[in-house]
Amino acid sequence: MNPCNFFKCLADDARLKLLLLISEVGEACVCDLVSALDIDQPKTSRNLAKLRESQILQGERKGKWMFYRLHPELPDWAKNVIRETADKNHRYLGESLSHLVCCRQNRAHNC
Amino acid sequence: MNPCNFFKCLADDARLKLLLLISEVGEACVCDLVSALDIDQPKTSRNLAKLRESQILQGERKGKWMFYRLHPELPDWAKNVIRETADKNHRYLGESLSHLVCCRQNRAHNC
DNA sequence: TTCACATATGTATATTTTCACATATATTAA
DNA sequence: TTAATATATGTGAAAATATACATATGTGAA
Repeated sequence: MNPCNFFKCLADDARLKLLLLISEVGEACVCDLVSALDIDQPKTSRNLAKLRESQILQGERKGKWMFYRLHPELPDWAKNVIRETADKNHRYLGESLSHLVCCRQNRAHNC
Repeated sequence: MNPCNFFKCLADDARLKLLLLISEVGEACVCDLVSALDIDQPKTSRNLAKLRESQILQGERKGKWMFYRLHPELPDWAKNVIRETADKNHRYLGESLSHLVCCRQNRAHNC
């Protein structure tokens, strides 16, 4: 994991919010993330793909849904960077974090 | 300190190395950084300016030299991100860290 | 004042990255 | 098979960013 490439992945508003949200809730599917952040689906998918190709996220299909979580082999320093940023910047995420938590609880209804 | 803007500042090879070096040694002058990283002077100066304008670094003139250090009012989470990245990625910095330490010790001779 | 060293900035070009829209693929249920 | 939902990708234009070179500014010494 080259540090500069790692930070390039974090240096975009959509990608950073996706990553911080996933870090806070453990894992999330694409449709919940689209709904929580109000970012269009192709943009969401494309940014998740970049994080996946960079080995920052791991994707797993469960039926119709793709779930994303932090890549288990991400170096500790990178995990620590993400966790520290996520924990101390809830305001940056606005309502999207509580929206995502709510969306996950009601998955049977909404998604 | 907007997290996305913060990471944009770290998402460049020259800027990231400058920042990590300064984090490791506490403070450094421009000529030592130019020498340690073998990056040309205008490029070094421009990238330090960007880090300064973003309130990540603080510059102080001492005679002919400009010394840069982490901005004292940088939020703790951002300081932690920089320290964690610097401490765990000495290999990324190559010889530049030891070169910089050496250069500082011999400042009277070299710079 | 003049010189030498250290640092900063103007500017045009080149490169990289993002965006928006259309469309393709995958999965499940009817 | 067809339809509906979820996710991914192709592509060209637009925007943002980096680069290279020249040159300007600031500082102290002679």
